[in-house]
Amino acid sequence: MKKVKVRFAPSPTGPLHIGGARSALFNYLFAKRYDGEMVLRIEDTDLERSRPEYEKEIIDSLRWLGISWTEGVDIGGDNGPYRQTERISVYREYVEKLLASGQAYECFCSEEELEKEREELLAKGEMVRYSGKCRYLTPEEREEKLKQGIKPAIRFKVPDNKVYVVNDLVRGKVAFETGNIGDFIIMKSDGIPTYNFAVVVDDALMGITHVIRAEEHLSNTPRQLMLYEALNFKVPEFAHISLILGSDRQKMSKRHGATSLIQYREKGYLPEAMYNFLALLGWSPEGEEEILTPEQINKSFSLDRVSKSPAVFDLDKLNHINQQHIKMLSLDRLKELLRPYLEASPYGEKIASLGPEKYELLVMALRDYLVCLSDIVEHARIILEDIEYEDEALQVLKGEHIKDLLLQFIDEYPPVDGVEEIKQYMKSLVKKTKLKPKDVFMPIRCALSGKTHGPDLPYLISIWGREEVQRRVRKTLEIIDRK
RNA sequence: GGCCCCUUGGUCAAGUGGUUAAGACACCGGCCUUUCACGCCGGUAACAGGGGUUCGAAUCCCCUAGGGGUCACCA
Repeated sequence: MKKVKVRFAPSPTGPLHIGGARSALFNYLFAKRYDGEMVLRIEDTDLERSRPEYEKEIIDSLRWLGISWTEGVDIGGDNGPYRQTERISVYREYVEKLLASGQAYECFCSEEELEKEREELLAKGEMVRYSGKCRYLTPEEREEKLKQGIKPAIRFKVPDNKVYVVNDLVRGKVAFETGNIGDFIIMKSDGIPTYNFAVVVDDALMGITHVIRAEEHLSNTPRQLMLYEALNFKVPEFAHISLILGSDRQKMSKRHGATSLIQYREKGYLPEAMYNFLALLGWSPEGEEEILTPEQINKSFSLDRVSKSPAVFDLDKLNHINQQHIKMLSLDRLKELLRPYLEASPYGEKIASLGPEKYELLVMALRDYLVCLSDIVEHARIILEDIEYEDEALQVLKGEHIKDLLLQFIDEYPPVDGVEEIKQYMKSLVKKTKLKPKDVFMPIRCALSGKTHGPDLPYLISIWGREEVQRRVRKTLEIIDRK
């Protein structure tokens, strides 16, 4: 069997978004699965909107996700260049061929004319397609237009009454009749090819065997099939994967909140969690386990298990997957990953002066609370900020004998403050006071943190240390006295 | 509007003619625990509708409805 070769071909008109990332991932997984190759091509023929900085950002995002390729803009290869604006002469060559064989023609229609035509058709309730009027221009008319300085666009002559069948790997056979398709532009009047043309030339020349892309391209496929035929290129296999929708079931867009991969990266979603989540959006593993490492996914991916129906992006699920992947991280790795978030926060200095042992305790105390890495800042608040009293905690502090308990607590506080020692001491305190555990722990928790909820008390106490604990208790005692 | 795709719980989904119609997220309840979270256990909840085909349809066919995509000198 011929070696599988796929490609991901983003246009650098914005950051890599969720949908694009998933297309890239599915291509990558497919190539990986069959030990094939992958091309990264940049489709920057939209001169208006393309920006080099986006190209860089997209590449960064892909690399972050864990996707790599065997040929592409950044690493070169035998089929370059990989940026479409650098391949204009190649497209020109093929356009000439079509022109010479009469399969394409020059179109001099102005934008206004076309717009008017479109509106008329729409008003009459007819199919919106180009009339083909420039198809039959006489040589004299053509000369005349040229003389007027009108730069023609090149249109492809769509064959009459033909049926093109896309043999889609996820959808099966899909047929299109050419009667519904008007002659389309393959090269704009400025000499830049349009998407439908460039994509065919490039995919063919680069030896792409499988085109895996979003469903929005399905109805473009017959046009591309015509071009493959006209140019005598070998037709690749196609697989159109369903769209990713927002919670309102519309195609995912900026309105739906964070849509670019980089935003998730910044919030502290793990690349392996994103990989897992994106893979599950449209693909399902055979087993029941859904929390999977990239390696596990690479091994089991297949197009047969890709769903035809569109999927709603579910942040709850992403959160869950991220949380699970965070749990799988080693403590050392987690400490490393969390540090930048803390350092960039208002607690930057405090973290720096905390020392490695206490920093580790902080991470241990808080790790189960994290849905994403940036959550650490909010959760660290209780440890790094001075006491902020909640009403509920103040209520607890009103209880009888609270003052005695607190005094006894700081008085007997052990000379060492490891988590285990503190735990033992707390137990002994419970025994001595003959109170219910809860009646010992809760007041102390409230006195120290001002809150009724939070991480395990021994951790908090251990991180703060003797002096800080005493300071906090005294502060609380003052407040109780004042009331 | 034409063409095309899609339709199993709120969401992601398994299922390919005979199942008590999986599982996951979310939600609810319980347990664990010095609190919260984590974890564990359990629960609510689905085959869009209508016709066929068949001994038997979530599964096959047709129609209807709903959603989406596309019809650019955007990709």
